[in-house]
Amino acid sequence: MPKTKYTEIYRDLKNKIETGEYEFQELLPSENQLIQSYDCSRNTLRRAVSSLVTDGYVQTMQGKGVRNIFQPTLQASFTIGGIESFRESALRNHQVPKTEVLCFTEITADKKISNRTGFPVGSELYYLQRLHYLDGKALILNHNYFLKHVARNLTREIAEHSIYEYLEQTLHITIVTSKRIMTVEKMTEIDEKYLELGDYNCLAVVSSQTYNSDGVMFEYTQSRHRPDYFRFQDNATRRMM
Amino acid sequence: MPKTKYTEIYRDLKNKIETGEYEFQELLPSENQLIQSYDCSRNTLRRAVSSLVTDGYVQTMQGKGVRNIFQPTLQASFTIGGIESFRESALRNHQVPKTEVLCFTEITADKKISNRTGFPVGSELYYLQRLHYLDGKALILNHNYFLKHVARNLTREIAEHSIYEYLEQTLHITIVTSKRIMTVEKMTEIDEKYLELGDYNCLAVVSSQTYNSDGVMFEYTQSRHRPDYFRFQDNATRRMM
DNA sequence: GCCGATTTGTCCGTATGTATC
DNA sequence: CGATACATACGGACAAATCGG
Repeated sequence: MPKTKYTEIYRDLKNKIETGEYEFQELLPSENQLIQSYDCSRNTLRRAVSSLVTDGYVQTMQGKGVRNIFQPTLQASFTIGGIESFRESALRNHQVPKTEVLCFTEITADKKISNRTGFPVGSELYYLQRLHYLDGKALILNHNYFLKHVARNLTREIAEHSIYEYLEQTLHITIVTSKRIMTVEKMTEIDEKYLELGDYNCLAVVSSQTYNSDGVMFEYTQSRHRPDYFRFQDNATRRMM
Repeated sequence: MPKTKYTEIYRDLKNKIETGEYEFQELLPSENQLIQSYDCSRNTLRRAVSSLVTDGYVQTMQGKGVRNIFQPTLQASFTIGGIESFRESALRNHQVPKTEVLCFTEITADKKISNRTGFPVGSELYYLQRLHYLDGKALILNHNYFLKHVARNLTREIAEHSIYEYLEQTLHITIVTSKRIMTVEKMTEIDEKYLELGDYNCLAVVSSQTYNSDGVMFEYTQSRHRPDYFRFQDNATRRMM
């Protein structure tokens, strides 16, 4: 959490919007007014506002102003958008996370694994299966592949807690980008065994490739979600590119 | 398609990346070099690059440079991110779209519809059911709700072609923001009737609320996708807010 | 319809901080 | 340590859209 000026302004405005200081559909104070309140430059303020736009809090209109379009019921608790670990998002929503490690092995990528994950053939990997519980319910079955020489000395104990915490705080790896693809897939025997799927015969699947600051893809993960608890939110803008 | 300087730079750099002028994992020329090539200011160049970051083409690293992380196989044809109509994305991928209007009615929002869509009770709406074909296959079943006084004089004929084209080019409505939520739902009788679901008993469902430049939500749409042809792509970054 | 005030959008230049090598 | 790279922040100028008189 950097303490730059524009993130502070962003957080302050976001807070004012969420607490209802500006009403739904109301215009925020004009740029010039906000520049004075925050004693900052125009660029700095505009940067904060543009982050609010991408997060779906406000919309800007040339010649008119900046309108609050935040609706608490919709924004919900499960806004995805950034990169967040299971543990992080659980805690943010005041829920109790638990992780069970079903399988912890070391493998070498063959052609088949390479095709699925994007790692080159011959890569030395950790392969894990983990089951994530939220408030006691098994919701997500994860297949994780980590490059061994990046996520070095990973253990089952770490995997039961939080791998991301270990990567960032102990190994000082900075996670930068993640490409995610969402699909719907038929359930497998493993899914059926560990997740309570009820009548559903398929799951929501999120496949992601994660890069560190050296530009190496060090993680491929396939998250298989119980469909009735899955929800993915997104704010799109009409882009002119 | 505005002809601003930074969109031109964005498009040029993106094109150079896609055509392989910069190799995967290679560093782009430094900011200062690019500023000179494009004869622009620092802000303008940085704006173009930051768009490439959000689109997953490059990653920036302080003190190091800007790395190309574009992989053609993955980027695929179906990158979602902005707001795009069915017709637009079909044409962009050189596929043949067809739309069949199953139902075209005018309704008034009651409590139930209001809860589902977010329109206030009493709103006058067009309600449509449309079936979208791609290369002859029925892939998407849409339930569209439009505010009547915004999407005025909508007809069945327009709905068979492209509603967005009508809204933008004839009514001169500018579409600004869209909030989307992705879930997986069990199939209904209507789904089963019109989409070839095979063994699947559920679908990928995208619910979206769309706003115009006056800040009024004028559209609620639920798109029900055949799961085996559904794919939603996303580039996330570790954000510090 | 025009004009001027207001508001956001684009673009430029510069200075300083911070990470990397 | 210095050179290079991106990150943050400031200030100013003009364009484009909106609104009221």
